[in-house]
Amino acid sequence: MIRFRQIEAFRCLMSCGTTVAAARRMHITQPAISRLIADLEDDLGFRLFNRAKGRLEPTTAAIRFQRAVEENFLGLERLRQAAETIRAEENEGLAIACMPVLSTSLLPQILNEFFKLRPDVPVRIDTVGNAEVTVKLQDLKVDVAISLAFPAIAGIEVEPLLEADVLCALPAGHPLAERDFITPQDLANETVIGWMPNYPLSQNQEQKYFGHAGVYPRYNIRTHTSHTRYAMVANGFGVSIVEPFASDFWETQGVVTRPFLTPAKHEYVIAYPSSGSRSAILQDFRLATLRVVNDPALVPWGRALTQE
Amino acid sequence: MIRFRQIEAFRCLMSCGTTVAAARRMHITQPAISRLIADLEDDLGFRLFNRAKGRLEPTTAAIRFQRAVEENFLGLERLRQAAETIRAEENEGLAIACMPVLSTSLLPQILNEFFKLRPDVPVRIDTVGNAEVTVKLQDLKVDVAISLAFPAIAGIEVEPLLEADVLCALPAGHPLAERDFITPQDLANETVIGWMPNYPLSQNQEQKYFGHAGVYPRYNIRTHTSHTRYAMVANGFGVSIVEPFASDFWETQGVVTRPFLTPAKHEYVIAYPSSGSRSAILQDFRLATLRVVNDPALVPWGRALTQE
DNA sequence: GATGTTCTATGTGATTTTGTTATAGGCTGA
DNA sequence: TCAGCCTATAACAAAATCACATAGAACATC
Repeated sequence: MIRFRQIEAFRCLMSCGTTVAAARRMHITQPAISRLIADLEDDLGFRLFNRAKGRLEPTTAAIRFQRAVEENFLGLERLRQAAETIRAEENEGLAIACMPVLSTSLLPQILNEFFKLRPDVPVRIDTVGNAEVTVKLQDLKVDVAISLAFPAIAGIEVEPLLEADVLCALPAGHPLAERDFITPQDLANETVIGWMPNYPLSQNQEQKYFGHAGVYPRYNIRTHTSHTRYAMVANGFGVSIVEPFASDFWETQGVVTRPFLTPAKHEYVIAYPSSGSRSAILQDFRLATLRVVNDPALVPWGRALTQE
Repeated sequence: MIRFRQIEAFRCLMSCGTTVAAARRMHITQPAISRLIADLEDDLGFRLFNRAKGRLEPTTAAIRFQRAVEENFLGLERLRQAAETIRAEENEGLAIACMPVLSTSLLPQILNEFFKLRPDVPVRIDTVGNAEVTVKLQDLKVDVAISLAFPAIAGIEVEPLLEADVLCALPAGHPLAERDFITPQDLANETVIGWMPNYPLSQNQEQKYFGHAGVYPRYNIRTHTSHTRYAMVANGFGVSIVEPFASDFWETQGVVTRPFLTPAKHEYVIAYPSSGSRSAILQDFRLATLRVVNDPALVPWGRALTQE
């Protein structure tokens, strides 16, 4: 029966050339190599090396066999390294991926609820952009994510959470701030803080908000993070379309928000890696999230899409 | 130190689900699996399975680790199979790849010479088309090949052997058989046995023989094997352009050959896999080949391109 | 609630693998 | 001829691997 140790010795011998060198590299003695190779030849049923002039010379069979080996093995060393990263990243408790806006607004409320159920569970929060959220989930680097909805992706399970109002953010004192609501036409001559074009996993936002109305405002700054967009408005660079999560906070910084009339939706979801069964901790986190989302006192500007 | 056996057990356990099933598949007992996994967890430094309700449930770390494993290993079983084919194909002696025409003409002469040097070496002849010759060499399935010249290919070493006359093959009794030589223009109104279009490693033969003269004969049958072309001519399906190796043989079958005036060449080579040093047997085969090629009595219709 | 089934974990001892040291012999170049 | 390479084998030690025996936990069924 062919054994792994023989393959290791063979690989090493083929690349080193001599048993002595191979032994040195594998940190064992030369006779060990010698016998492993002899055993391998017995098991394979053909010669791997011609013993010529006291040296080992690979046969053509050895070269062909080596190809098969290299196609099938990359060695334990790589696995050791992979284990290293996994161990380094592993932690007790719950790892949550979350978009920047939510991590300063919705997430604290959820955690508040969560800690009532699990006071002692340590939590890690990975604040990343919308596109990276799915990567974190697929790579199993987080246990759960709260995020803007994204297209279906293999390996990720999604549960709708809530639909949030679409708001127009204006600098305090802006003429439009007098209105009760804003329409796309109102912004036809305004400078708008825009979105990154061709951003993965999200459609063209500008198209989404203004395309249907035939309005094409002027864009000066483009960004995909909601907080940045609020900040640009606060500094008077223009107006923008935002979600409502951070509106309270930015109101104190001189940003006024008004409902924006558009068929576009802001839908948010809770997502899990579909592998691995859900732990009890994770169930509790989900519970906490649903409670927050369904509590009108906590989330007055959204409609929950799911019940406890 | 992480060991291969642990990885095998881990792979099996992940796909089987229980230690009992994994043990059955690996033809060992359940405690052996149990211990291998426990050891692996120790070595890795993190848990791979949660012991819940008397069952093993993979952790997310296990799933991540499994990905690393599957990327790096495909198992010893595949190697065993690869060894199987290598052993089956392996033989003592010399393996030669050769095109069909040569295997009935030039090769017997070479072997005649070769056996004077090595009477006891068993020889295998792999008669394959021009395109397959290079594959056989690259896969180390043969030690040497005699073939029509082909473009340079990595892993193959080529040595020019000889340049053969280009002949026109005619059915006996054909009007053109009266001539001493044939020109492309002579064939303008003839039906010609043609070549496979777009055949790998060889240019368009029809273009090569007739293109420069602006002659476009009619083609009815197309084939890449010289013998087949001779046979079609012998049966009166048309005329063709051939190499001279088999002309003597087909003369007895009613095929007349005449020199064909064209700048095109028929160049033949001897080729070896560039890996692996050349054995003494192979050196003798090369010697025999050169002797044949350089002997005007044996090869009257070609010019040798190399000396002993 | 007793019972049988199915699963995992551990202790013990036999077997196999893997490794070391010691030793011998071949080739090569100074 | 001799030192410096190399490979191969024998004898023994250490470690890995395995089977067997056994025990405990979960769960379904009667």
